[in-house]
Amino acid sequence: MASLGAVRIATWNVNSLRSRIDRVEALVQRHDVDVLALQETKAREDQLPLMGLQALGYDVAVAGTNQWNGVAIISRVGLEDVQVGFDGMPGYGEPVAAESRAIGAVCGGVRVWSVYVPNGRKPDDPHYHYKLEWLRTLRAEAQQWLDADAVIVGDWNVAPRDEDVFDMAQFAKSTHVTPPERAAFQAFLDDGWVDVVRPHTPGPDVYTYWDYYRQRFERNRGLRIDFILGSPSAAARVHHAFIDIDERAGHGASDHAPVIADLDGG
DNA sequence: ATGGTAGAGTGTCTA
Repeated sequence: MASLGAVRIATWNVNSLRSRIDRVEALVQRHDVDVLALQETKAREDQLPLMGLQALGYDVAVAGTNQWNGVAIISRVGLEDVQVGFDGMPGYGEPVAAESRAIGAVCGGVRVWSVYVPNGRKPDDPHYHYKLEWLRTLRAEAQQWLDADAVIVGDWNVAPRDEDVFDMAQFAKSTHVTPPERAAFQAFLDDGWVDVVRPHTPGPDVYTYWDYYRQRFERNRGLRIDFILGSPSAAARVHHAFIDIDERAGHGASDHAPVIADLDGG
């Protein structure tokens, strides 16, 4: 029986779970996180150091792990009906089709999908077209969850608005901001998915990712590309959300910050 | 246009 207790859900592109397992364990304790979706775990399942998280009371599900990406869900409020999606797309051979994954599970009565949307590389690259098709496929799959308490969280590799980019001129010939990518993201909103974090973290100059180069974080030159989208019923339960900017500071940080949303009891 | 940093693993590839 799915409960409707309050749930704190976090998503974080951790950029290697092995190199930052101590930070992950600290994060879930510091913020009392119930469900943590991870992206870019960058390791095979048998390489992941999960004992510490299990000792803290978390169940773990991982998928699609290779040296470049991989996703996971860590939950202490149940981990049921685990499903893996997008482990190979028609028309795209390896390694392109192995690039990205999604993993979903029911945690505390909420269907949670951890997604790593393909990067796309360059607008004229096959990976870019793969990214758009991947988003189309995810959207079609996601529509069946709209009537439930559901969230799609992760690294979307799309900056939906100009204010989500520190300098649009620098992205004139780049992915993440092209009209087709933004339309693909907007299509989720048109379907009824709600960005539950932006109202609590209004821009401009509010980001979730800062490149390691050129002291981008220190100068707050970043992108907002990590999102928590909620179905209408899940979004109605969100009363608080924030970006853990401090996690991005200092030596040994991921290039992304964790994004966290609180759902009250239904 | 290029390069800058970081993580995977030894060759570069990826972001």
